[in-house]
Amino acid sequence: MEDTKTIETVPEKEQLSNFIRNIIDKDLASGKHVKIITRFPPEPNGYLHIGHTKSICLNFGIARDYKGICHLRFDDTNPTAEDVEYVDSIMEDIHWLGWDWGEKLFFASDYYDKLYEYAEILIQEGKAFVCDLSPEEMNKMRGTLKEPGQESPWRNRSIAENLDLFRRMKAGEFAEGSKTLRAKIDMSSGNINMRDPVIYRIKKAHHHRTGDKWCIYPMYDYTHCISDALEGITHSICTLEFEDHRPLYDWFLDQLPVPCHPQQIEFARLNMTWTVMSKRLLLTLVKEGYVSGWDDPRMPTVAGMRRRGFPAAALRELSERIGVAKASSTVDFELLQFCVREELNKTAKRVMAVLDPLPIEIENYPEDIIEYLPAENNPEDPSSGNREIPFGKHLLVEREDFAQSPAKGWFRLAPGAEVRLKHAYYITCKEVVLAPDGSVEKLICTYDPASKGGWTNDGRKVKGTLHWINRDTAVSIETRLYSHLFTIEDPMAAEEGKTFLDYLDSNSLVVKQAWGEPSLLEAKPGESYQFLRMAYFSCDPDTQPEKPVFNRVVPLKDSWGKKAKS
RNA sequence: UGGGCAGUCGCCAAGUGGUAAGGCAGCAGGUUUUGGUCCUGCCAUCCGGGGGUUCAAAUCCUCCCUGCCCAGCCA
Repeated sequence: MEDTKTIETVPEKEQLSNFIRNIIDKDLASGKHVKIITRFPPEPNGYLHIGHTKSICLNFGIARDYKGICHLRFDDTNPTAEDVEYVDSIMEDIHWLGWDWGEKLFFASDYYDKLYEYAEILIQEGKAFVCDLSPEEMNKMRGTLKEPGQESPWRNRSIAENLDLFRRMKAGEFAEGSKTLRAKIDMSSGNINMRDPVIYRIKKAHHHRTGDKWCIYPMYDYTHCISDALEGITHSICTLEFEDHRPLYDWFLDQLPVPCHPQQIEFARLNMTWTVMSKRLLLTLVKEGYVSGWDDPRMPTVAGMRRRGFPAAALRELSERIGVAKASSTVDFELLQFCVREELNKTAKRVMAVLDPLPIEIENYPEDIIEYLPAENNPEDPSSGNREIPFGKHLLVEREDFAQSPAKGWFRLAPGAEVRLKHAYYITCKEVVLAPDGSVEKLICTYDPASKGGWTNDGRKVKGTLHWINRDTAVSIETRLYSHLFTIEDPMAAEEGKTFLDYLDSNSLVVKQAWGEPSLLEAKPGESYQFLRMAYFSCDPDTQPEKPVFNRVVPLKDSWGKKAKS
């Protein structure tokens, strides 16, 4: 990774105001801070999903806009859930999204020694104790949401005994679950997090970075605030469910001789219609084979969306458009689609492909001639240039572009109707050839030689413009048609006896053979196309050049089709 | 009377005492060799509800209602 790739790779944009930026503006104005340092702190226990992009763009975006720094820190304090596969994928995904942490890559596990020292300080000051309660006993004594808890019988051990016991915990003398180190706070607090929380537990597990050096591991609440302080984070931005943890975050930092005291700020996490965002449920999909992997194009993971063809710029754009606030909300999936279309409209090459072919014979066109007609690659981008597409006597058009008895307002092909073939000629349907079963087998048409390029000067009004493919030069391609991610509206509100798996869209993936113009053989993996009048497609990263595979990214907006459906 | 947080258009969201931004969706037109794009217009007399303070409130006070989060030796 060349280090010229900095967070400046993401262009600056005018930022909408939000309450976090307001706080930072005040801190800068008051002189509380001169340089803003944020951090994105994932636990490496799964792949990043669309929900994480909000946090990533928020933290890295703030660093960019305030000329600050955003650290990447892996919150790897639970070795039993974590894996290097995940740290690698997370780094790759963040880079793909266009952000870079430069030299500022950290792991909570880098702080294990320091964290341990601080724990001994807590013990020495009588603010932490070794507790022999079993998990069940501790749970019982914690009290309930409405009733206070009871103090552990081990709460008043001497400092010397606590220190001795804690050192022996570290040395591996005790079994998992037999002892914990707990902060001595307040068992009657209304905030359950303050009821003598566990700060170290015994886990005789191999850690993906520290190996077998440790058999005691610090808990999140204890680790996170200290890690932030050690790194000089100014604003520790996290999601709403940690609001209750803020008093504990502040408590640890107040007790310990840490270099600074970052401010924790909470915001509402991203929820999206049609989308499962729970790591646990996504892991189930992968583990039980409902999808091909974390990067299956139906997955709401960053890797899945990349594979499907969503541009990184679109995900960034979404993150900006949804805003940042404290009210829990669910963003409409339509907004993501809009961001994708908006980006692809500017960048995707226009190309012709027919997904469900209906043969056409141009009766007045010579059998043995193929002519090449110029076509623009993208009308939104003149610099994208032109290409030439072959035209001949035998063509294929989209079956749904022909209607034997057209409805009112139909201006595509119908018996006797004249339409324009994009970039080519006007044609008129002269005859409909039916198969024995009554279905349409092919159409016999005539073309108007004077309309070459799709235009005449005689003022003729031809409103319908169809995409088409020359039969004999058609390239066979494969398309994967995906529906909206893959779930029903609210998989979490499943009925009694059903799991979210019962709500998966079983038609979420349809693979179809299709025919395209020859230029599609030159498609590069990851490159996006607009298959004219159909949808945006992206050349799959795993595709073979001889047989390109295209993932449908999002459908084009089609108001006529919508009306027709309803 | 456990604790914490939140309620502004169908979905997001700005607004921090001076008379309701913007986007998505939707609707109506126009342009168009994609029923795409683009352009124009419409879309909250009202800010969860009731009281109150004020010349003036979505913004302040007060009571009420609704929703979300918390009882892992997960993060």
